[in-house]
Amino acid sequence: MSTRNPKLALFAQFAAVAKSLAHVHRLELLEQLAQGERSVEVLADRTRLSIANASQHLQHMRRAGLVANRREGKFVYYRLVDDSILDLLAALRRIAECNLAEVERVIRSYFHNRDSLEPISREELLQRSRAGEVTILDVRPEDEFALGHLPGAVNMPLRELEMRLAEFDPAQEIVAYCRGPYCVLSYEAVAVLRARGFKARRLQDGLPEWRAAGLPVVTVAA
Amino acid sequence: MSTRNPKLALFAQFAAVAKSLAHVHRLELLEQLAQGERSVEVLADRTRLSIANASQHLQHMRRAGLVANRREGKFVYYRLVDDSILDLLAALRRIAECNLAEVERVIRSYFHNRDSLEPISREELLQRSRAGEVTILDVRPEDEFALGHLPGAVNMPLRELEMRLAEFDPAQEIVAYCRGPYCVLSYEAVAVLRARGFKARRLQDGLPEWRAAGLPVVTVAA
DNA sequence: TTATCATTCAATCATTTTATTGAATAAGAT
DNA sequence: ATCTTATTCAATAAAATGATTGAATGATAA
Repeated sequence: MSTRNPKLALFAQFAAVAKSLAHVHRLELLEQLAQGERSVEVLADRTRLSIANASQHLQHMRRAGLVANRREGKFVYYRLVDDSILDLLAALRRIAECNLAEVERVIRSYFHNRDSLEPISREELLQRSRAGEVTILDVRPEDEFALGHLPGAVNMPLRELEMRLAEFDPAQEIVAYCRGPYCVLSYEAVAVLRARGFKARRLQDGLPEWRAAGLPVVTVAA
Repeated sequence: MSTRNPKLALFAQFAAVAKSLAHVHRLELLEQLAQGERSVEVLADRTRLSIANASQHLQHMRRAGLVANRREGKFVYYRLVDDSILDLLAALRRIAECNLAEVERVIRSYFHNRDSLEPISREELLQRSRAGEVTILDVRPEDEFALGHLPGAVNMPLRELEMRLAEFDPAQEIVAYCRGPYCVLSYEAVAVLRARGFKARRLQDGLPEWRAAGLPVVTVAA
């Protein structure tokens, strides 16, 4: 760490941060953490990693300063150190999207007919929501919803969606959101809703980005 | 690469980009490339790497989409793929600076009494330069100066600075700049100038950031 | 206290990455 | 054509990283 050359020492630190991002599992963990604080157990479960493996990756990121943790009773909770981590992830995403043909291909093939699903911006949603023009739909699992959601949002995990279509006003446009730009939940929700004749769009990005933009988030008391 | 899960495939791409940043030598190469297009030989020389090693790292970054190259005669020239790479590096820098105590320590110990060297912003420099209130000093080596510099800048590599102090107007403030935020040249130049009684400050960041901000750059015909 | 649970640590092995060397290309120069 | 120069490729050895396992730690509850 303590190289003779000061610039090299700094670059070594940058490299350490970058290295923390340079692993699929750690990126998955970060995506989960972007939703909010989580225990090791929950994170391991969500990312389908063994507890020990998840713990190691989390500690790796803690050493690099990407995440922080605190102990509460038997559980250790991890969280992003601050919102600038989201900026870093966004910059990474931009490069990957701009430069890699394969990413483009993956996006096109999986999130198909993306054009017809043009997302709505945060600003527009806020405006139209205040005017009462839209129904906001949160398609994440209940526990994630409880930890924070958009004001006025209805929570309906994807699984329940088809059975609860009657709850929607067919006259109103529905805006669905989920975890973030690479979470498929809201894409699928919009596809289902459109197939049933509803006007539906995705919110650009997801809850972490909404929160990072300084927009209001509703939290249900734990 | 082609994972079952589309999200994992995307994350794998992000990880590949991050991995390209996760090495001191590659960060050094990127710092050089941020100055402009360079041949493999020059890059290897500047970073004190063997040609073969530099070539391999450059190809690694090319695969990740960070840099591009072209052949001209005997030489292969590499360049940053676009300015968004600088954004990514800046985001990385911010995290590293905010979070890592060691970086803080290094910065404080090497770039000492930083407070008294508060940098001048690009906007302020542009304004005051137009008003003829400042002398702009480029302390990089001549060849880098020739490849592009700020309008009106005087080139005086650090080595020559002490011998050429007479060229400066003692009444005018001097603003020094170099390669970027972690290049020590301009810090040292300011220290020398201040020791001799000149009013001197650093430009915030360096030439690559100036260029990326869309501000004018003067190029001398090669 | 002991028992239990969540997490971390430590040791191991398999895999990947890096640096080095020398040979192979590609483009000029002679 | 041959020679030189700039770069890349290929093979190797050394170093780092990742996954797995089981033991160790810290906190709670009985």
